[in-house]
Amino acid sequence: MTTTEADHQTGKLAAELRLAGLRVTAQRIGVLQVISETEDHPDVEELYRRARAADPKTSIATVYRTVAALVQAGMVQRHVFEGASARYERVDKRHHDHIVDLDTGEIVEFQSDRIEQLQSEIAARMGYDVIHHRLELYCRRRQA
Amino acid sequence: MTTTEADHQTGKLAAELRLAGLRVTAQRIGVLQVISETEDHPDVEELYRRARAADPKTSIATVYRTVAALVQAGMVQRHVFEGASARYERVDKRHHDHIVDLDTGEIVEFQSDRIEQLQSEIAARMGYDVIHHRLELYCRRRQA
DNA sequence: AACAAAAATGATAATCATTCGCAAACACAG
DNA sequence: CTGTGTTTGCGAATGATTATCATTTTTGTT
Repeated sequence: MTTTEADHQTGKLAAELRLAGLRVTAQRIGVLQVISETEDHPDVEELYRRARAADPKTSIATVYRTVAALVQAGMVQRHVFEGASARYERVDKRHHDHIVDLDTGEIVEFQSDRIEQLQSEIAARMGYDVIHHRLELYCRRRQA
Repeated sequence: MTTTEADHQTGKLAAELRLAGLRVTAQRIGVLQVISETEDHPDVEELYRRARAADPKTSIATVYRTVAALVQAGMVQRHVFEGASARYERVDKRHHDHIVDLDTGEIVEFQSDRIEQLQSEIAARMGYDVIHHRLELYCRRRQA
């Protein structure tokens, strides 16, 4: 019996969970796998749908609990854009902020060291350290 | 019978409402007055408490409907900071963003033309126009 | 491999902020 | 002053999220 690709992937995720001090369960692997593989920013309902495809006995309550645990562990980020439910994404890539397309709901990532730096400077000037921030640009496609 | 200060204030607010195409009601004047006078960023519960002090027959549903109407009319801005209910403020002053003190919950305003400009540039580079944005710095007081 | 303690799960009830539905009260153009 | 379209107050409904609790799993330990 050889180790499959999927097993490998699962093993990695399990190791990550353990490293974060979380117990390894089929549901957590499932949810983490879905979040890790996706390119978009799914909400709980969507995660539930996808996780359930792999393991139909996953409950929505557990998806809620799992994302909360993953956020706590710093493996996942939670975003709440205007007038929508919370969305989640893995935090393996470099830090970035978001553009929300007001017409399509599409979410585009961008990153600006210059803005980050200005934020810190401004906060410092007012006697604060920035712990984290939220920057969202609500946009429409530019007309030609 | 002379025109009192309060009447004057009320008259101004009434005129503003009319100008925005909204009917003038005692409740709307009340809520708008509370939002106009305050220095902080009250949520609906707080607005309800204060508006009710002046006019005890104001209901919370009406406060919700009124802030919605005022936002619609562009007279009031709505902010939803992390893990809190929506807060409101008048939009008479210059545009600004917010620092949220993670320890005290206090909200401090700041403003940076430079950041605004960078935001537009970035969006433009990706083919977008910024309609509005949200920038919040979650901070702690800087230790000496 | 079997065990016990601690933690996670599923199903469902509860919570919280906010919105709705509707009959009664009100605003305002004529 | 009157009619018509709005707004209000009340309470019920909603939607997302969290809590409860009995049952099942995980995992460190024999």
